[in-house]
Amino acid sequence: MIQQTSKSDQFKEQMQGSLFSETKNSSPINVAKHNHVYTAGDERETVYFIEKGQIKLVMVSSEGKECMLAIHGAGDVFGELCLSGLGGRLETATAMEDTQLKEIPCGKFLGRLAKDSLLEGFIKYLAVRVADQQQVIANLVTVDSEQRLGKTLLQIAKKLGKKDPRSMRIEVKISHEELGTMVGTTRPRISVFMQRFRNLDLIEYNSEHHLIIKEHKLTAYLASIL
Amino acid sequence: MIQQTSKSDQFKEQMQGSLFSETKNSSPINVAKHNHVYTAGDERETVYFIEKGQIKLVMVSSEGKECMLAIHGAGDVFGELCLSGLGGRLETATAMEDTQLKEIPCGKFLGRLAKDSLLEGFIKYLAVRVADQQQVIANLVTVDSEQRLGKTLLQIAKKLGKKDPRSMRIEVKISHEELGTMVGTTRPRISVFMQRFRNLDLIEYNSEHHLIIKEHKLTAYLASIL
DNA sequence: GGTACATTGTCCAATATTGAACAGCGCCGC
DNA sequence: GCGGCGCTGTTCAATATTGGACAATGTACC
Repeated sequence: MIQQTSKSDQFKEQMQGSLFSETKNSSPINVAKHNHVYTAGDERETVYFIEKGQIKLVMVSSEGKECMLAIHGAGDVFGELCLSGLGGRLETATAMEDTQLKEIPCGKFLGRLAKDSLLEGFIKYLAVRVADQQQVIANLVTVDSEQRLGKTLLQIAKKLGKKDPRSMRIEVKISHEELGTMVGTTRPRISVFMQRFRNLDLIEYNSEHHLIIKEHKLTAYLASIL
Repeated sequence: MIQQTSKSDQFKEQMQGSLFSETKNSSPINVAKHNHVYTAGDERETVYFIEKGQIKLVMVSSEGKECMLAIHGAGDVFGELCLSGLGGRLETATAMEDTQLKEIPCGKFLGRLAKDSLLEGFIKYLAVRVADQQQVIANLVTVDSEQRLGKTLLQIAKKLGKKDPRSMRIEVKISHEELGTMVGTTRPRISVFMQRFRNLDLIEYNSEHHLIIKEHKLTAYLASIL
């Protein structure tokens, strides 16, 4: 959806370096697949830095319905919403694979960014987040589920995809159920659309069962079914 | 949804003071009702500060469907997403009343915050924004339109409402059409639900045709129809 | 290798949502 | 005061979506 500029990539590297030195003396936390890092309501005000693995963030509504907000991988930071000072996690963070993390108290995190003159960079990073979410909101409101699934796949590809010739490869396994909670529709529906995308050769699975997303074709298709 | 802490109110005041001195020598911009401050795609990288009036932010999808993201009033800042450095406005900003603004180039805005030691406060402000939007996304995904309308009304009340005895008063006029674009449903649907809320005495209109939202009753009702 | 369990592909009836239509109301300008 | 216009309340048939079921396929773990 939104082009990561090389500048924001540069900030990410600087922040990684900064957090690396901040945490070099603290021991990593290991979280086994399917275990939670934190749960909605937890009060612990810390930011996490992923050294290895993947973490998904899920919000659960009062009725128990889920909504997956994001998947983060090695080098990403999450849990940074405690900086809002509102207290209490809004979402649950779960390891999708065995994952290794470093934990930084919210205050120290800010202090370190300040010391390394990264506050402005972090503001830019948050502004990008707000802009991204704004797009997600607009999509949920304005377009139908097939289109939303397509856009969600493109987003995921942009965030997590490895480059393949003329396409993007998603190495994280995301079930149709999970896609449903991102797109705002039911599993059978996702199945049908994924099948359709497959038949139209907009996506495919490679020999390792990784999802391949053909960005150009998919984008063109989405534009064609307005 | 989220309680404004007195701390974040304090930041808002500090920021207002800071921006006031930054803009005291620049002349205000007047925007007449229904006119745009900027339009999706505009490249101008400036932040706006509202001295008087109201501004709504609307995103338009490729098919022309609209999604209202926010309404801002006197003392609010908007257009701050240009800090993301992505270039080009994502949304359109329109005056809902004759409005008076001050305009600050994005770079100067950051510089001023830095000078006044408000960078950390601004990070907190953005974190709250991200958290709020996260709630909006989860609502769009997990609950049905009646519930979403209810939650949207509560959000609006929290953001724009003036205190009335045991309820909140919304002095901005928001049409059902506009509510539809926030909630993600059609106008007739909003009409039906608003009527229902009215019959159940969860909302009402006062003599000046201002919408009164009975927060407690509405919250209780929403919980009851899970 | 085999059994249990999770995921996917499909179907379908029940239900919710859309979008177009039309009537009534209130406000504005002339 | 009158006509026009935009907003609201309401209806309805057409359409999209849900959610439950079940078979087929993978996958994980003994």
